[in-house]
Amino acid sequence: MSASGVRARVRAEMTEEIKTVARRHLASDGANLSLRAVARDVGMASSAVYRYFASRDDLLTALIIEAYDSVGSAAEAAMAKPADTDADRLLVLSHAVRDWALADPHQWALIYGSPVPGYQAPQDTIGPATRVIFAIAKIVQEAFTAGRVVPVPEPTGRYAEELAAVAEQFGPGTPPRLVGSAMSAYFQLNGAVSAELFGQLNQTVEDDRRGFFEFQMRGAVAFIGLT
Amino acid sequence: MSASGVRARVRAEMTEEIKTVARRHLASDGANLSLRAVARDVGMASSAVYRYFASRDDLLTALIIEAYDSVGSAAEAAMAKPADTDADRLLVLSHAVRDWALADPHQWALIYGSPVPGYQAPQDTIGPATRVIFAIAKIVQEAFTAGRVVPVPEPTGRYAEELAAVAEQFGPGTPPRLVGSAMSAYFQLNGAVSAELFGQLNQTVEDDRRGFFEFQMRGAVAFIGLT
DNA sequence: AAAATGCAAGAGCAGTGCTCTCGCTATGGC
DNA sequence: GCCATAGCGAGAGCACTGCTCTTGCATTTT
Repeated sequence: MSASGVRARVRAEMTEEIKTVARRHLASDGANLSLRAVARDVGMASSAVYRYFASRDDLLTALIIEAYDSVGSAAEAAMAKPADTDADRLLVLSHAVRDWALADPHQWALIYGSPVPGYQAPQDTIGPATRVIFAIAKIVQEAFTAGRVVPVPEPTGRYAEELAAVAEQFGPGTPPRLVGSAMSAYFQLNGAVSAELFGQLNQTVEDDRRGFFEFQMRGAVAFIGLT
Repeated sequence: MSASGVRARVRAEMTEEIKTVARRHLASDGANLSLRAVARDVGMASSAVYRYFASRDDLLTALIIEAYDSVGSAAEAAMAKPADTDADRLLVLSHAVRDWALADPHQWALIYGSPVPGYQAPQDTIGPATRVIFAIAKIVQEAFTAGRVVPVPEPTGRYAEELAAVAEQFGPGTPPRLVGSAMSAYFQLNGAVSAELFGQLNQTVEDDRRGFFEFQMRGAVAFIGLT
């Protein structure tokens, strides 16, 4: 009865509870969380979990997708805020991403850290994975179409053609260097956050890491011609 | 007899063989290599390995130190090569680091990827860990003392003081922004390599990743004022 | 020569991912 | 309303993991 079915609903709830508990374990144990331990916390046999997730990797994949979506919406929300300049808008986005990462380092490590050996990201993850860089690209594109981008060295060589192909996804006529700029900013953002989170800053910059991060990102923003 | 002792020598050889086999396993299984499997390959009981390494983490630490030293000497060798300009010298170093990473991605992941949960880097690792950034800093410093560095925005704020403290390690009178510049270049280098290795470039730049890497690093080099 | 030390092997413990089988219960067709 | 079906939970079990402890042996030191 009940066309959608009671069964389907409790299944959805159960799936959600497992993910919630798993996320909690992720925060303490990192990517090598134990499926059995999660099952214990949920209060069921470990074998029962396999009714909801085909494997531990499947469970991790679900968490990865959620993490991508989470940081993606954080970035999009920051981008949507009013800002005086394009540079400010990108800086606000950068801080939003950094704040998200600091709030849950293991989730950051899960999606931007070294991939789990043997784990191959399934197709479902590539959509959510692109949200942050799309947000950055949108900022750059809007600045460009409004004629507010300072000229910047044009990419040349074979990779420039590959960038051109990607640029088509943003609408025809998008200049390749725009994609290159967005990717530069994106990778510098990721590099700065990862360096901070993975301990590369230890015993150098300890107190004012936020300030140092902003210094770095200001450089990145200037490099791609945003003012 | 034999003051140093035969025992000590075979022990050193055994230690080396375990590390060699472990490095081979690292290349295929990544950071979650199995100590038992390594022991099997070496041809001894797993319990015997504990005579040489107190724990699996200890074995990993040994591999981490070796990896840091390996990439460090690669960077230093590249820096020592004759180059027309400071920018070229830093670019050559960058390519050397990238080539090293591409040759053995798991070793890169081991030292620059997400830290193994629960693993705390012991004191022995921080020395070798700094070799690459020291090489970069040396390039920047030499260019600076020779007066070949284009003026660059001076860091301000609390983190600038922390940079100043680090700068003292490079000799008195070293300007803080020099350290900031070296770190910027270093993190951008790491970010670019990690992005490429950890799959962030998938389905965008596929063929000419080397060219794209150079494009990014040229930006980084220009940003810190090297010509 | 005797005592002390270093080493390797084996058994064993607690934990892991995952599979399979067994009952039970809610669901959908008649 | 009845009944076959399909989904679900639990338990046992397999092969594996890191690590510890004990036992026997070889080597080194006294």
